[in-house]
Amino acid sequence: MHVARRERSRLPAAERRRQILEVASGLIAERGFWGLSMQDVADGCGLTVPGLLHHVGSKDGLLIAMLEHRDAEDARAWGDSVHDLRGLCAAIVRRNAAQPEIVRLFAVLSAESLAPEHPAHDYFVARQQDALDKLTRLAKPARDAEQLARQVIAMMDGLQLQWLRDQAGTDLVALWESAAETLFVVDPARRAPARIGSRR
Amino acid sequence: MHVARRERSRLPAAERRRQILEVASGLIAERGFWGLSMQDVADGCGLTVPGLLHHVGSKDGLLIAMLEHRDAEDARAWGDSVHDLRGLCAAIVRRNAAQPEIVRLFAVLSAESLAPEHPAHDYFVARQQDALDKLTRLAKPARDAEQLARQVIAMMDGLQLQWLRDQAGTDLVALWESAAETLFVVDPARRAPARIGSRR
DNA sequence: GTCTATAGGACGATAGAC
DNA sequence: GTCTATCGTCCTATAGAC
Repeated sequence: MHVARRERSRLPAAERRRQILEVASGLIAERGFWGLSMQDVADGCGLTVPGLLHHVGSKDGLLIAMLEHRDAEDARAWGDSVHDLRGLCAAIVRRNAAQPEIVRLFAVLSAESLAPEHPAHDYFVARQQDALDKLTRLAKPARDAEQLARQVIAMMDGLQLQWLRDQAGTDLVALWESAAETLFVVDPARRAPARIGSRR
Repeated sequence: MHVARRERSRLPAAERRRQILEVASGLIAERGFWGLSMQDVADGCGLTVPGLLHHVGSKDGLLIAMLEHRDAEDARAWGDSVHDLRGLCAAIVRRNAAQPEIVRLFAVLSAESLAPEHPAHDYFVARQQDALDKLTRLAKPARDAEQLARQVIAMMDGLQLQWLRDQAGTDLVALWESAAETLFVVDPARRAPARIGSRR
């Protein structure tokens, strides 16, 4: 794959670092971590490979730095603005709809890192547990809070994959709104212990 | 990564081919297509790399052959046994729960192939459209059949990812049953007018 | 902070013998 | 149907100059 080669120039370390992480994000989103080459990242930054390695130490180091960077950005993005589950989901979906590149980055890395040997494996295991804990806490008043949290996470992940693959411009927010109507339905039959009319 | 090296032996072409696809499935499930090396596949089969290439032509050829093989297996697996949406989903989930390797294979390839340059990109676009069409048809009596189909697919995909990442042995079937209770909830406000009380 | 130069492999693929 | 031998390319990483 062709990667546009930037002109070389001397940059302050912090700025260069930001540039590197940005370029790497885009490339990993396209080809995954296994498919990423340091040469392409370097070219995209107007650096040579050793120049790049000076900043991130190693290829794995680059990945870790990128994930930490994203976490920091995310944390900055929602502070603790929203305290109800449905509102938080809506906010997440709205933000994601605006940055498909990042969503794809995480979709690809998240699947790739299912392999225990993947350098981001532990990160994504922790991330999933974390998300589940947080959403379960927010879902608390509901019956089966953990199940609801799991389903909400699964639905967001699954819809995002569909959305990313759809050529035509499907609307992620609309997809989610429709799903939320189902997930958060107030159904007397589900609150009652007897489960009238349910299968099983 | 270390790949067990099999002893060399001469095999009939058809049998060798089956072996190659099996070994490749396992390796791609672990490292994705970009992370796959023909050397590892060859080692896993007790072949040299040129010996392997004699059978599959190229690395891309190997991937295509594998996807076609899986499609054939799947087609054989369900003929057209189930004709209601909920029953079909249950059957799918039950089968998937029994073969996590295959599920991971598709999870990884499906994410990797979001990139338009990926050799399986078109395959997965078509596959998604196909699944959506089929499930939408099965959901037809319901209001918003397409939305329901999308949500069902998203939920299955999402729950599978969670299940694959969970260290402890979560039960995929149980996860799905719980989600199905929500997705297929019989809600008068959302049910199609003509079909009161029926599921299908 | 970035370079040149280079080490040392792994990669996919081909040619041609058996 | 499988081999040996080899090509040319790409890879990550290091050493040391500026």
